[in-house]
Amino acid sequence: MAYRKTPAEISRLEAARERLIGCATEVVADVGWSQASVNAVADAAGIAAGSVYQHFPSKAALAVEVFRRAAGREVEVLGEVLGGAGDPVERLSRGVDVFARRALENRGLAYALLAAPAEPAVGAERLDFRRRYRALFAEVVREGVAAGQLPPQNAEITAAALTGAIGEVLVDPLAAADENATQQLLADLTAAALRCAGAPTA
Amino acid sequence: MAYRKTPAEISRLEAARERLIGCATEVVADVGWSQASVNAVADAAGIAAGSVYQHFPSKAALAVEVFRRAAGREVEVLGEVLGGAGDPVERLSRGVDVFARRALENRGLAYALLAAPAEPAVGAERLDFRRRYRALFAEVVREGVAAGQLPPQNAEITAAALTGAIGEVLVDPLAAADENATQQLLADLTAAALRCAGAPTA
DNA sequence: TGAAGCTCTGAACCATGGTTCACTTCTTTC
DNA sequence: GAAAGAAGTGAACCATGGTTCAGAGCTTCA
Repeated sequence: MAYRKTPAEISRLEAARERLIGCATEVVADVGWSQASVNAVADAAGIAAGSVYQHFPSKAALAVEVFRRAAGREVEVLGEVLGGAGDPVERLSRGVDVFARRALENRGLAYALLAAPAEPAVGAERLDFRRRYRALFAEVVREGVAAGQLPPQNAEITAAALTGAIGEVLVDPLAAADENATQQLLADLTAAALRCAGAPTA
Repeated sequence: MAYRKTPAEISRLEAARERLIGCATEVVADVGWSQASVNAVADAAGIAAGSVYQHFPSKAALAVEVFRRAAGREVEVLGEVLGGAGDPVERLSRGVDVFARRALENRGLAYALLAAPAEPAVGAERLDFRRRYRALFAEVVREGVAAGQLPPQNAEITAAALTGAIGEVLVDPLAAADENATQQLLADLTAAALRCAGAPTA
């Protein structure tokens, strides 16, 4: 044996893989899944198309990884806010705000995660993550009901309405560009969400 | 001139075109846009693939026509209910019920219209129709606010939440198969919708 | 430095599925 | 019935874009 991967070499490969995922994420956020060809992604990462296949067995596998990383971050952040400090209604309010704010800050990515046309493998992953978003919202709604802050209700449906509303706001260039309009939009959205869960209006 | 289309021939062609659209709609409802190849659709209609191009210049044009017909029917029905008799809150309640009920009755088609992966031309059409659904809901919410039945709110966002909630319920096999569960689901969904718009709970 | 084995390249390859077209079949008119 | 012309056929064509692979260039180790 005249060659063995040295630790440095291993971490270099690992870094290349991470870089590829990062660049692919940017491309997807920019132009959507359908336009993110292997060549486009490889170009963005500064490698040849063939080299992609050293890190992933197929384009679909790369796409799924990109999706999981990005969606995983959102689930994590949302989970921390919804499961954090404060009473259930406060947490719900902050959760909606954080979810929507992050989405508006990176619309391209949010659109890719929530709604953009994608290959079946990504579609399946998306269903799974939407279920997770819903489960997180549903849990805090249930806590609110248990604490007597919210009226009895089907928490799953309320949760669906919340993700649905946020999704709709993003799909379409509904939110204006300037800061004031964005603030207003977030306030209106949060108000609708609280009403939807049955929280007394402020 | 030894040949001229006779009226009977013209209506036969028209009928063939309608039949093609109908069969294509069924195929799409059954297997989704991505699996609805020209061959599959032509087979379903009992004609050759090439014959499709006598009625439509491209597959995309056929797909758009299929979408418009089906989505147009839904918009029309929803519009009639929301713009019909009764006070705004009653109409909103019935509108949500009708929209969701029709969707649950033909899930495949509803999924195709609201969420299934589709080619860009259909995606653009979908955005347009989602805007129409929202506009219809928003109008009745505005009327409710004007009538003092609903609190002041951003009607567009409430409308987005309504379509979003219904969409979420459909995307996922959330609704159970039996009749009782469906009734309960519709009741819960309507309740969430009314809360979302700020109507006093029953 | 040389041998061995790996990474990287990018042009060729190939699968998929929409589209075309030479040909057949049917309809109309004389 | 025959000519003219449209509708209908389906196999061949072609564009797109994911995947492969033979060779070039590196890295490791003796």
